This record gives sequence, structure tokens and C-alpha cells, in this order.
Amino acid sequence: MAESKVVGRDPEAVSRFVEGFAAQLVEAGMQRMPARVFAALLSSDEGSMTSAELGEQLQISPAAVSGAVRYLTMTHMVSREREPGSRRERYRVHGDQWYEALTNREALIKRWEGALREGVSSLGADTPAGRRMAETLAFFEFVESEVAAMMERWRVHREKTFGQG
Amino acid sequence: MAESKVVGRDPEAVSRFVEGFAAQLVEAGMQRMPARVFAALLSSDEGSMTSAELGEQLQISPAAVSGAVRYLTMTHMVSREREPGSRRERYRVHGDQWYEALTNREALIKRWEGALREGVSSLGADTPAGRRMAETLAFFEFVESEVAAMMERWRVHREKTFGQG
DNA sequence: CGCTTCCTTCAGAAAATTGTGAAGTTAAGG
DNA sequence: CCTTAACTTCACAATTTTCTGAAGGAAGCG
Repeated sequence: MAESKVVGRDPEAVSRFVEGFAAQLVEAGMQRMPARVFAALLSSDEGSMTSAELGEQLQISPAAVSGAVRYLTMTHMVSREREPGSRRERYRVHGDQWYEALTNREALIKRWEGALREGVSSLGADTPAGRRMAETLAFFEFVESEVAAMMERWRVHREKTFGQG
Repeated sequence: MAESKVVGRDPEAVSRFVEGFAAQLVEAGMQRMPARVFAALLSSDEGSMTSAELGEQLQISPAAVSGAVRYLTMTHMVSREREPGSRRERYRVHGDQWYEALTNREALIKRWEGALREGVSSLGADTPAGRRMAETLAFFEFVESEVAAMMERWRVHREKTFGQG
């Protein structure tokens, strides 16, 4: 289209993507509003939006934005910035920080490991069930150790493919 | 304790583990009943239980067992077996098949990739948002390719540690 | 120093999810 | 072939979750 440079973004196309991608995230277990907010940020050209912009695009109240953003910052998917000299806050999805958040179920896995350890000792390490749980525990420990290395390889791969972006 | 060989399993300790581990799985996004059923199977010495046994241990109706099991079999966390010459069904957690299910968000990731691809082309590969999404897409493709290799390394590691179990 | 703007918190209404009982279906065993 | 045991499906009730409007609080700007 001739107008592509200035208008560029067809709001309808953006919205379609946002809602579609958010729906996938919801199916993966994320709450609806955090998912929609995250998808909106991901599809913004700046990689960041203000609370008001989010509210308008998603047709939700400031309260809903606030709740979603609280969740997203707590899980490190999004960071908040103060626009200098303004009461406005910008919410930003960083280039790669959120990849880690998505895969980095660190705290979660730690707790699973704790629960499994307790299971092994309370059911007995010498019982069939105890052995099965010990093996499960070993699996998680293994994954944990591998993920760090994998993310490092990703960083290398990413730089090769996209430059230091 | 002297009775350890025959009684062995303190039902209360088992229940404590089951409910505790299930709660962790719930926090990770799994539905309550599937989580409880899965934890119960995991902590059983045979690695399998009948519908009736599950209903009794978890104090839930046959309908709830049925629903939970449907979910678990669909996600390949559990397999079902017919007890030969009986109407009873046994639900089993296999040694390692479920590890894969847990990490193998294959179908899910495929759909994310689809949604992202659509986003890249509808927002334009030459826009900042498009580039960000292309990079995200590359990340998922990278992870997908790495996970297979990681599971292979796990199998080797597992055999070394536990024998061919 | 007070006004205004923006964000957050809170209580409650609306909506979605979840588990049960009851009825229905399939298949073993006499 | 009929009986009966076991699992599944369905509709509904109860709980839980989710989002909103309204009130409250912090921070720039005149």
C-alpha cells in the first residue's frame, strides 16, 4: 500500500494478533489480562506502552491494567519505567529478559524439588515409590543444570543471527 | 519401626505428600483434580492405581476421576491399561514417558510459533514490532531444537545413575 | 502550597470453572 | 442373553476467579 510508511500499523491487524496471541498464552495457563497486556506490549513498535495506551487498546479499566502489570513485573516479563518529569509510567518488554522469565521456572522447580525430597524421605528411599520420586528429582536437577547452558547458547546464536540488537 | 516391611506406607504420610505436591502443580497451572490424581499415581508403589483406589484415596467421585484421567491421558502424563479379564482400568505413570510430557510443550509451542509468524507478516517484517516478534519466534525454534538433544542427554545420564530401570 | 493527573487498592457484581449426583453406555460373566 | 460392574457423560449447584467503579494516595507543575 502507498501509505505504508506513515500509517504503517493497521490497528485492526495489531488487535487481531494481540488477541490471538493472548489466547494462546491463556491456554498455556497465564491469566487473561496479563496475557493481553503482554501481547500488546510485544506488538508495539517501541516495545513499551503507557497505562492509558494499554487501557485504550484493550478496552479495559485502569484497575485491570494495574493488576495485569503487577503480575507481569513480579514475574519479570515486563519492567516499569518512569517517564522523566511526568506521572506517566511506561511498561516495557525488554529484548530478552522475558525469554528467561518464560523458561526460567526456577522458583517453581525449586519448590517441586523440595516437595519431592520430602516425599522420598517420608515414603522411604528404599520403596518403589521412593525410588521413582528420587528419579524424578534427579530429572529436575538435570534440567535445571542444562537450562542455564542452553540460554547461554541462545545468546550466542542470537547475536550471530540478529547482531547485538 | 519394626513393622516397616509389611505396612510400610503410612497412609497419612502418603496423603500429605500427595496433597502437597498436587498443590505445587496447581500453582504451576495444572487443574486441581488432574494434579491430585497424578501425584497419587506418582506416590504409589506400583506406579498405577485403579479408578476406585483413586476415588477412595482422594475422596472424590468416579466422575471426577474420569475427568482427571481424561486430561492426563490426553497430555500423555498417564497411560491407561485394561486389567486383563476385568472391567477395571488401571492408570499408570510410566518411568519416563511423562518427563517428556512435562517439558514437551510441543503442541503449545507450535501454536505460539504459528501466532508469531502471523504477527510478523501482518505487522510487517521490517517494522520494529515485526523484528521483535521474529526474534521471539527464533527463540522458540531454538529451544525446540535444543530440548530434543537435552532429553537424549538425560536418558544417558539416567541410565548411568539408575541403571536401565 | 495547593491543584491536577495518574496509578493503586478495595468491595462487590458478573462470569467462568469445577466437582457432584444421576442417568446412560459398554463389556464381562453366569 | 441377561445381569451387573465399571467407566463416562450431562446438567446443575457451588465455589472461585475476574474485572469494574469508586475512593484513596503519591508526585509533578503552576
